[in-house]
Formats: sequence, structure tokens, C-alpha cells
Amino acid sequence: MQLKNQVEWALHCCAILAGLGPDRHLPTKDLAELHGVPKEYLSKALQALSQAGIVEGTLGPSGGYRLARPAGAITFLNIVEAVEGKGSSFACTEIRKNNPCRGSMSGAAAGDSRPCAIARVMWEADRAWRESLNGVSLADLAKTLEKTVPAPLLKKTAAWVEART
Amino acid sequence: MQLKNQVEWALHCCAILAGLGPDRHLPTKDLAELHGVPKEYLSKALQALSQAGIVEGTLGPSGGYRLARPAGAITFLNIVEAVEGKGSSFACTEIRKNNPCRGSMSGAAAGDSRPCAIARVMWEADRAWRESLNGVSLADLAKTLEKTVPAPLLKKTAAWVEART
DNA sequence: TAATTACGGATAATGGATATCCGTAATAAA
DNA sequence: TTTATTACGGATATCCATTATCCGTAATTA
Repeated sequence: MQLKNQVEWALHCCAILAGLGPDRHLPTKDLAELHGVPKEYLSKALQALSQAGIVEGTLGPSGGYRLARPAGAITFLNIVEAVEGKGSSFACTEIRKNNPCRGSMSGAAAGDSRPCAIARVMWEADRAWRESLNGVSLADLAKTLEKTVPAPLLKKTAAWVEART
Repeated sequence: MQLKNQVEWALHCCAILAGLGPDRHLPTKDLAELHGVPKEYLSKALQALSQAGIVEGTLGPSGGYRLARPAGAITFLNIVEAVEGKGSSFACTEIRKNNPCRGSMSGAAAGDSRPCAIARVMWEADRAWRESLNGVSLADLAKTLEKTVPAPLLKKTAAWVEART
């Protein structure tokens, strides 16, 4: 079970966009170069973010992407779900219904009024995962980066980005 | 991102094995028939459980599988990790190192002494997921099943299984 | 001796993830 | 007005993990 690499790309791109000045846009080409990933494919991830209302795309020269909401109002979960989808990681295929002993039983005796107990445990873990991701916003991430990334690199990167907006 | 269907199968098989009498074995063939899944492929999942020390296989006629530990000492996490692996769902490929601004920097200024901040958030969510799964044992599951599955079906299935051990 | 079983290796078949290419419309700069 | 730049979406190809099947071997029981 592995998240798509686009999830990683989308998160890093959002981290960059969170550092942008107001009404500045950064195009796909530069986001791709900054992260060393294929531009055309990264574009798909950014389009997913756009459709989810997390970023806004602007056409034309001096166009590009910016966040559609304040960084404090965008969580990791928002980004992950935009790219990866909102479906649970556990798909219950109801194999309990294949139990041959159920053949003769009907209605309540078949006992599938409640969801499968195993699925419920798996879904609860999924919920815990999402809750954890929803507890961290892009603003939180920015704060952490300022503390852990050396100031020179932080500054140089900001300048690199700024020059392309 | 989707867990393998073998995870679902393994969990249901373990639930059945947890209901077995002491020193009884249930072969792959019957576990496959009970759940309506291909026997040869289910066998792979059971082998993974066996390698992880969760179940024990016994050869020969009247052979088959049984739990290797008490049901209270086997958690959902144990089973999921046995089939799915222990790796994180988020793979950090360190794309931050592709930042062209790092080119001129060395050592501490490059700033990768600490793991990537984004990866840390993702891994923390992964930890929460595993913690949730580790909080539920097969004994817990058995208790839930006794409460939620209709007694007739529960009894009939137990008899069906018993007859094949 | 014969039947049954776990186990592991080898080998397809399938489908989603990954990646590329191109056309269209919008927009800004020249 | 013209040209260049950009997001966006459709179409297509490639790759690889998952899914699935088959078979040989060794152990064990009847």
C-alpha cells in the first residue's frame, strides 16, 4: 500500500505556494524545476488541487498557481485527499456473504444489517489517520520549516521563487 | 492507495481460526470455500501469516492452520503488517534535495540533518493508523462478532468449521 | 502405500500508477 | 493586433505491483 508520488509533490508545491506574496503566481514549470520532477505529470497533480479548490490557476504570461485559501485553512488532509481521493484504504468486499451457511437464512438471520465488524475496525484506523492529517495546516508546516531549515537556504529559495512570480 | 485484498482475507481467516477448539486445524481449502476466494491465492496470504508467526501450519491429512498465539495476543496490526508489509504508506523521495538553491551549499547549510518536515507529518499519521490497528485484538473481534452476528448463523458456521477440523 | 496438506518457486494476466504528448482557450506583454 | 505564455483536459503509452494460477516437494496421517 503506497500513496502516489503525486501526493509528495503536491505537498511540497503547496509548501512553496504558502510562502508566496499576496497575488503572486508561480507556474508549473518552475514548481517542477524546483523539485526536479516532470513538468507535464506534476501538472496533473496541480490540476487536482485546482479542482479541489485548494489552489487557483491563472492563465497567460505571469500566470501560474497560488493558494485559494489562507495557509491556515488548508490541511494536509485536504491536499492528500485532493490527489489520492477520499476513499478508504480498506475496501470491504463483503466476503462474509460468501459463507455457505448463510444460504438457508433470510433477512435478520443473515446478519448483515450492521457493517462488517472487521471493516469497522479498519475504517476506524483510517479515520484516525485522516484525523492526524487534518490536524496539521500549511501554516503549521511553514512554522516548522522556518525553525528547521537553515536561514540561508530558506532565504535563497524564497528569492529564487520570488524572481519567478 | 488501497490495501491488498489479501488483508481482508487474512483478517477473516484469523477470525475463524480464533474460534477453533484447542489443537484443531482448518485447511486452506475450507477457509477458501468459506469465504468464496481462490484457494491457491489465499494460500499465499496464509503463508505470510505463517512466516510472521501468527498462524501455524500442519502438514498431512487432518492438517491445516491454527493460531500460533492466543487470540488476545494477536492484533489487527500484526495481521495487516504480515500481509501488507511494515513499510510506511508515505515514501519520502527527498525531492527537497533537488532544490537548485542547494547547489552551492554544503553540510549544515543544506539542512537535511533532520528528516523532511512533510514526511514527518505523514509518518505521524501512519503511526496513528498503526496505533489504532494495534488496539484491537482477535479476542476483541470475537467478542464483537458474538454480539452482532445472529446466534443461528454463528452456531451454524461454528458447526460447519468444526466438522472440517 | 496412498491420500492429504503446507510450502515455495515459476509464470501469466490484470489494472492502476506513472509519464508523455498535443490541442484549446485565456491572458498578458510586446 | 500580434505573439508568447499559461492552465487545462483528452488521448495515449509505459511501467510495475497486485492478482491469480500452476506445479513440484516434503511432511504427515490414514
